[in-house]
Amino acid sequence: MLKYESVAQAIRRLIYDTPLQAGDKLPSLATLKVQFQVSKSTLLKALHMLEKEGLLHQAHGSGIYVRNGKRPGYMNLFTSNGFSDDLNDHHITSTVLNCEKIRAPHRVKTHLQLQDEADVYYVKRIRYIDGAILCIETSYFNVDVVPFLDHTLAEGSIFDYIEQQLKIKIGYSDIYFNVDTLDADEANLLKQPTGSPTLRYEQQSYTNTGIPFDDSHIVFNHEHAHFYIPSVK
Amino acid sequence: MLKYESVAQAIRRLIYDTPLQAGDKLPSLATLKVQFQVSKSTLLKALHMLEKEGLLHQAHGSGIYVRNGKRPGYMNLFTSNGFSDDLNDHHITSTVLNCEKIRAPHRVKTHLQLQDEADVYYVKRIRYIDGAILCIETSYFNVDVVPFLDHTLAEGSIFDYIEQQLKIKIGYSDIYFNVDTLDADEANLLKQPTGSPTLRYEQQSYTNTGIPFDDSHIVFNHEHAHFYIPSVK
DNA sequence: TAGTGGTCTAGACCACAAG
DNA sequence: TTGTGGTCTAGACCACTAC
Repeated sequence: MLKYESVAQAIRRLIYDTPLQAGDKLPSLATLKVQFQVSKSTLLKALHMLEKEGLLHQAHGSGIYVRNGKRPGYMNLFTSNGFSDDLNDHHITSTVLNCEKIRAPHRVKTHLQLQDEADVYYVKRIRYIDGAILCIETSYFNVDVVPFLDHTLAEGSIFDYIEQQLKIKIGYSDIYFNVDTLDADEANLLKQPTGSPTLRYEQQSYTNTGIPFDDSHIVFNHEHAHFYIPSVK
Repeated sequence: MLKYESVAQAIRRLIYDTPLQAGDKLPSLATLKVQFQVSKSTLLKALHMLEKEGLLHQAHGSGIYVRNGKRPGYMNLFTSNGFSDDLNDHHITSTVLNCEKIRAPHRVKTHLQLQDEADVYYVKRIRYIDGAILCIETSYFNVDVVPFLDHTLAEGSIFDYIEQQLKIKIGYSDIYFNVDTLDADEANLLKQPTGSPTLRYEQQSYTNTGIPFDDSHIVFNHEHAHFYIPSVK
């Protein structure tokens, strides 16, 4: 674990264990620097991480303050990558509908930058949040990066498997989303009326060397598609 | 202008003017360091800014690579704060329906942390993207931070006015959004059928000293609510 | 004016990717 | 092994807030 990560974790604990409320002031940089025995840059890197998470705010000339937490029931779009939420305030489970190796469809070939006649893993799942239907997820994985995947693995977190078992380093993602209505098949799976509003969410993920390895399309049950984004100017 | 900002701008120009395509490699850190005559930390800060914008990716041990731009027609949720898009690839205009000082409604008092009987500026606008109806925006501003606002100012960018004229430094925002359907009034204003799907977007903005000054609620025409988020692991 | 966070530097050393 | 980006340091100096 890197030094700035452990410092960040220590500050998280400081906030949660004290506990500090929104608006409360943290010790100054100079104090924290002595307390954690690190350089100013390392401390600032840790604080900026926490700032991006929405946990605190550094006010130039004034101090470091605890920020409002998100409202309950909303998912932090950044810390909940693949829905493994930061504070584990939700329980995510999956039912795997499909998991097979197929010839890549045209659109997937484009998104994953594949040659003609390339194979991909195709996974379709229904995901539940605290037992309620959250979304339908359709994913395609580049077999050059993810050489093996099966029904059992797909029941858990595929991203955890890719990172921890396959030792693939995830670099970055392109996320696109828009609002639409459910078609009959989607409505049936989500147990919603056809034509219900929905959030369509697309994500292409790349390894840290820039190879696209995942093309996913998620259709949300709008009752549970509540998102929070902590934005820093 | 800070050094790391001007370096970031110079690298943007380098990419757009050369022009460099997705996947193209930039010069190494050592080269850029000499080229711009800055320290490694300053250079890294500039590169991390560009990484957050989705313009490039730094691959540890390999190099710095240009990233795919977003698809046309999508708004970058981060660089398009208040819809003043980075590349000005869209033209945003507004029709002001209301702009008046009123007693703060209960919910607004909570969000803006106001005392009883506090006044706020209430602004309701229809916003257009390239002439097409984009959204209905309802905003409330803390009069302690924004002491004056009128119809003419509300026709332009209120955030630009707050930052540039009032010299208020914006610190951070809490953003919440979910999917829903339009009620009759909203549908009428957006010229959509009642019950059409929509994105409801809420934003509370704070000054850099932590004072909440804006509580906004935006209802999007779903035909134009297409968003892009460049995500960095 | 005192105290706070922000910028910037030069340089040592570490971790990773690619040949 | 070479070259790349990432971490970490100590310290000078700047910019802002609050008294």
